[in-house]
Amino acid sequence: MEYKKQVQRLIQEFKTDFLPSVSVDLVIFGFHDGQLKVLLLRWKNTEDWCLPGGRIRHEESLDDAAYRSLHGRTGLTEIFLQQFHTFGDTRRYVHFSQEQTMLRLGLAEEDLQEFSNRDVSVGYYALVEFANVVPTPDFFTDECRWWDINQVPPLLFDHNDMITLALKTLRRQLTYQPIGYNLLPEKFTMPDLQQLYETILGQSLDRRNFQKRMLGYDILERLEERKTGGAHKAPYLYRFDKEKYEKALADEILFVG
Amino acid sequence: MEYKKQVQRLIQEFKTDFLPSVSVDLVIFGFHDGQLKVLLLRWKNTEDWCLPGGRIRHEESLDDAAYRSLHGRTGLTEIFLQQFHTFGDTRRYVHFSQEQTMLRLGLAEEDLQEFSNRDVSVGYYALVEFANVVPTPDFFTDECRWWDINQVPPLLFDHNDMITLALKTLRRQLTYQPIGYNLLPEKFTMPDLQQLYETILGQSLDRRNFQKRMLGYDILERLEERKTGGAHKAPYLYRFDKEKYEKALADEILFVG
DNA sequence: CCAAAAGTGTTACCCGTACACCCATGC
DNA sequence: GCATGGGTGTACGGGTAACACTTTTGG
Repeated sequence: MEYKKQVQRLIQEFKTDFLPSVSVDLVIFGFHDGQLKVLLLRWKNTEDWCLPGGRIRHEESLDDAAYRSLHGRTGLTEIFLQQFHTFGDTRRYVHFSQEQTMLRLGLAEEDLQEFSNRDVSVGYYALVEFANVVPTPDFFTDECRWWDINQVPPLLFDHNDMITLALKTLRRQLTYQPIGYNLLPEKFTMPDLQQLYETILGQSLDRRNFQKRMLGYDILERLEERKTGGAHKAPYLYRFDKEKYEKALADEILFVG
Repeated sequence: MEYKKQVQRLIQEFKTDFLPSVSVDLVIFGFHDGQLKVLLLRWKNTEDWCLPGGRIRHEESLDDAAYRSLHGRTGLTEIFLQQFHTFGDTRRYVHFSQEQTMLRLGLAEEDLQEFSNRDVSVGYYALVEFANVVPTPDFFTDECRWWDINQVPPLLFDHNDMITLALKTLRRQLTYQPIGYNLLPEKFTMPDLQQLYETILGQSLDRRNFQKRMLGYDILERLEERKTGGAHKAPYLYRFDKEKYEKALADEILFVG
């Protein structure tokens, strides 16, 4: 019954330390094996998956709350994180009224009210370096792992819609901002970068034109060869020029996909 | 003391009927006299201006709440209204702690707490037809009127930032969506439309190229001449083809500024 | 008749797209 | 040596940007 006690403590904490009615949900994108991935959580004692999220402390900014949640689930600190939409449809919670899910979490009947209140949720999406993430479940979840973007199961609430919109936003952002800094390892090859773009956009691009465009943006720094592993000709390694990259982000110019 | 009683009733209503911690703020754009305008409110017995806003009923969606507030301040029903950002900085409220402003509103000391609680606010921007708006103050405000976008005074909270970001979003939207349906009268001339674009973008455009581009989008319907008023040659009148306009909005293609 | 505004068409240049050849590496 | 993948350059075409002349109307 130690567990039940902890649940009670948490619920109490929700009431005292956090803003009511508002929450944060995260769509965390990673890139691995030529596939775009999303980080999902599985609720305790259920087969129900959902997005990571969190609540906002009274003295904490919205962005800080999102960062805190992101850090909790991934262990990462420096990451690209951006708000993309706030969800406030009342029907968001129809799915949630399946009380069985809640009961399996170990909530008492009287706690259900507290949990099934209708929230407005601010959606953030994050781009993270796949290899650096240590997926970590939170108190109410058993499992935290990557899912292929094309194989996401039906999620709780409106979380499937959130992923769809986050992806749409990401694609649009690709057309006026550079992307890759937080999705690729420090050093990467031009084909790596191209594969990332192709995966996000869902279409293939011309190898030569892609390279020309990327180099034209003047945000890449070419290093030496990479030798190991690869069969065939060894491609160059590149690194983002952080300063120029940030400048391009701020300028928001050109960058047509 | 009828007033004080009403204040009490409203505060009670806030606690029971509305979501705590969340509010909605509106940046309402109008276009008049070659200038972009914003609708602002002046608080009772003060010289403090701010954006119109509102709160969300328990059973009401976020969008509906925004529409309800918009309707209350303008009398309009069919309008372009879009969420652009959610503001959750804790420092939003530094300005607000000037209790004098609150006291002038007729709030008792013990109500201050209720009002100066920190909120997360969802920002919406609206495009409305200037001539159709009937600016209407609400209970806590004495005055509601249009301000030139370039002459907005220092506002309460972070409302100046909100306007800046709303304008930025509007400008970007201009590059991938048609605009004008809710900002111009039913019938308008090509120079009218161009002036609108130039005002929003803050730069002048080539007359001929502009016309070619607009006609190329295939969302305009040309009518007959306009005779009255104008010295010089009479320009054609146009009207938006609602159906095609909506389609272009949905498609989100091209439209480079 | 003149000034100011609007309607219309042509040209030029740039950029994005399409495309081909050479080089390096592993089997 | 051959298949696979990567590095590089060129030529064409479409669309945007620059630009000029004619027409109308009021004073």
